[in-house]
Amino acid sequence: MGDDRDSSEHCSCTVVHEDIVDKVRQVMPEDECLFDLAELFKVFGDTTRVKILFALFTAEMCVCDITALLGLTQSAVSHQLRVLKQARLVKYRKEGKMVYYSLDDEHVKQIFDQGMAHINH
Amino acid sequence: MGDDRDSSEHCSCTVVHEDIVDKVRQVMPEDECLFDLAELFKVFGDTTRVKILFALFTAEMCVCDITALLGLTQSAVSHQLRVLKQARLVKYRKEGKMVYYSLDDEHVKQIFDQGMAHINH
DNA sequence: TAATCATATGAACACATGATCATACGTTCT
DNA sequence: AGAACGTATGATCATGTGTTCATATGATTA
Repeated sequence: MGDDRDSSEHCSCTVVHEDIVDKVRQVMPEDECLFDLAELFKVFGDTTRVKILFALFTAEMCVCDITALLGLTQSAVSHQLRVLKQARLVKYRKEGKMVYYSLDDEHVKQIFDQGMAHINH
Repeated sequence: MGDDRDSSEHCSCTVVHEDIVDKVRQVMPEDECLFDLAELFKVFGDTTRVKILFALFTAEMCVCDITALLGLTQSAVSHQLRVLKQARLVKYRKEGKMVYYSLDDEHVKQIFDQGMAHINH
């Protein structure tokens, strides 16, 4: 079986620990999975979106409420809600003109808690 | 006590649910805290850094190993390690010319696991 | 001391991103 | 139907980000 660990193309270094690199390669999830994970965290990597999610921990809110809470443009809020919606983190419910947003994931709270735990040393 | 919920400055909408907005305001963590949280997730929001962290779950690695693993420039890896270092997510150990990086946080694994849980529906 | 190797750093560039403005869409009320 | 209101969307723009190239630093070896 041809094992091609020729990494000298991209790296001027000699691979010092081929055994470790090979072992890690076997354990690593697929690229697509890691990409998706990064995409998810990218959504969490913005203060506005973090605020929106935190707000929705407490209560279901309409776009207008969130806009008032954050002191941003209604447009900005709507754009960010779209991102959260696409990431399947929030869901919405229409009632006349109003649209009520709420959380659509049970993991977010725990992820945020762990994040907080890291921040507080 | 003067409660100034004049949000009409930024939003053309009428605040429909002042009670909810006020309640959420009380529960929300401080802005700085939310900012730091977003900053942390921003670090997780890149495929390269996610890969590095995942690799370090398995084993301590030198820069050269990581470079070979990811098929990137040594420079790129070094830059990203710097980011991870500043976020206090990895630590390093020097041995001669080599620098070995390893995890410096017990929360990352759990955060990633929760993230995976979200992705897999 | 000079050469070599592993890593770090700074500059430059292409690309992504978040906010705002203007405006469109859809619903309710007159 | 038309006006008013809540929300969504597209364009634009300033700013942030990740990679590469070139080079510096620091340690080992000849």
